[in-house]
Amino acid sequence: MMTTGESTLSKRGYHHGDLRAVLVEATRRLVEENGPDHVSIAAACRLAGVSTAAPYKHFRDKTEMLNAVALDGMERQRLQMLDAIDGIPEGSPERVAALGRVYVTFAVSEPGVFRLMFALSGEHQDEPELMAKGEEVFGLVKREVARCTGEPEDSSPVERRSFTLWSFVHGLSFLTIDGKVAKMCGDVPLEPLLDDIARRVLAA
Amino acid sequence: MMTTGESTLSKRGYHHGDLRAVLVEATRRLVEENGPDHVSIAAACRLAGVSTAAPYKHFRDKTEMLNAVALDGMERQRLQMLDAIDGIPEGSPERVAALGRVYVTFAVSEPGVFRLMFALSGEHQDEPELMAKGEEVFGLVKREVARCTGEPEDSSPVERRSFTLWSFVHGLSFLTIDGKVAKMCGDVPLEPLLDDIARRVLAA
DNA sequence: TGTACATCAGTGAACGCGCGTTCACTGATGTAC
DNA sequence: TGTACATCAGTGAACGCGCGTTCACTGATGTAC
Repeated sequence: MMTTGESTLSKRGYHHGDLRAVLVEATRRLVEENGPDHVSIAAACRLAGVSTAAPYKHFRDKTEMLNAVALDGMERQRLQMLDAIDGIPEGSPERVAALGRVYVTFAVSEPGVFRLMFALSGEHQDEPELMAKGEEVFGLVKREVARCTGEPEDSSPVERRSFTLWSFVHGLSFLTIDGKVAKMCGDVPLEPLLDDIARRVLAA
Repeated sequence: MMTTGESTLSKRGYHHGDLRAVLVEATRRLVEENGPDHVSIAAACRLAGVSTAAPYKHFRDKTEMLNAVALDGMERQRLQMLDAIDGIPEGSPERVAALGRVYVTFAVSEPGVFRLMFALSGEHQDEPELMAKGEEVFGLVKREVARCTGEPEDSSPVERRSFTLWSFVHGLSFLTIDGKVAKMCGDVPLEPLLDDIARRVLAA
C-alpha cells in the first residue's frame, strides 16, 4: 500500500482492507432482512466478523452507521434513475415515467433500505448530507418535468407537478411493499399505471 | 357494578374500571411521542400506573397491544371520513377530495399512529382484523369514485382510479410527516393539490 | 539494507440498562345460600 | 340480612437477554534513519 509516491489520499485500512465498507454492506443486509428498526451493531459485527467495538473506529454511533446505509441507497437510486432515462429523448413523458418506474422498482427490490431512507425524520436527526442527496434526486424529477411541459425548471407549476408525481410513486411504493396492493386491488400492472398518471399530471 | 339483573355481557373490570382501554390510550400516546418502534410495554405501564405484568391479563403480547392501537386509529380515521363527506352531495368530486383531505389530515395530526397503521406488514403479522378494517376504509373510496364516474363500483377502472388516488394521498401523507414537503417544495397548499389531483384522476 | 519507532485499526472483556415475559401471590369484587 | 366462597384483575419481584458503548490493550503496518 502507498508504495507509489502518491499523496495520503485514500486511507485504505491495512488490517481489514476496508472495514467501513464491509460494515455498511453488513448493515445494509440486516436492514433488508430485519427491517431498519431491528438492526443492531452487534449483529452487523457478527456478520462482518469483527468485534463489537470495531465500528467505533469508523462511525460515531449507530445512527451514523445507518445513515451511511441510507445515503448509499439514495445514491444507488439516483444512479439507477440516470441509467433509466439514458437514451430516451429529452422532453418526452417517457423519461418522467421511467424515473417513477425506478422509484417503485427500487422500493420493491430493497424495501428495507427504502424504508430506512424515509424513516430518517424521527429516528435519525436531519443529516444535511442526506437532505442534500434527496434534493439531488428530486431535482432530476423537476428537470424532466420542466422539459416535458416547457415551463421554467424552478417555477411553481413544475414544483407542483413534480411533487404530485413524487407523492404518487412514493405512496405506490409503500403500499406495494406493505402488501396492500396485491391484497386489495388484485394486480394492477405497474407500467400502464405510471404512464397514465404521468400523462394526467403533465397535461395542461 | 352489575347491580341490575342484566346478563354478564360487559366484563367491566372492578379494580381499574377498564384497564384495557387505559393501556391502549397510554400506548397510543407513546406511539405518538416516540414513534411506533420506540414503545415499550414497561413505559405504557408506567403511564397507566400499573405493574408491568398487568397488560398480560388483556393482551397476549406486545404485538397485540400495538395492533389494538392501530385498529383504533383506523376506526377513528374511518369515522372522520364518514363525517367529512356528510352533507356533500353524492356523486360530486368534492366527496372524493374530502376523503383525501381526511387521510392527510389524520396522518399529520397523528403521525405516530399513522405510521403504525402501515408498519404492520413486517413488524406485526397480518392480523385479519386489521386487514378487514383497511378494506373497509378503501371501500369508502371506491364507492365515492364509482358514484363520480358512474362506473360500476367493483369494476377495474374504479379500482384503478381509487388506487391511484390512494397512492397519491398516502405518499403525500408520508412525505409531509417526514418533513420532505416543507424543505423541498416550499408550501404547496393542500386543498388545491387535492382538488387538482382528484379532478385529473376522475377525468375520462 | 536493516532496525527502532510511531501509528492506529481492530480486540475482547466488561459495564449498566431497559426490555418482554413469567410466576406465585393478593385482595377487591360479585355470588350463593 | 349476613357470611363463606370463588373469581380473576392487578401485584411485585425476578429471570435471562441482547443491546450500545467504553476501555486499556495489541499487534500489523508504514516510516525514519
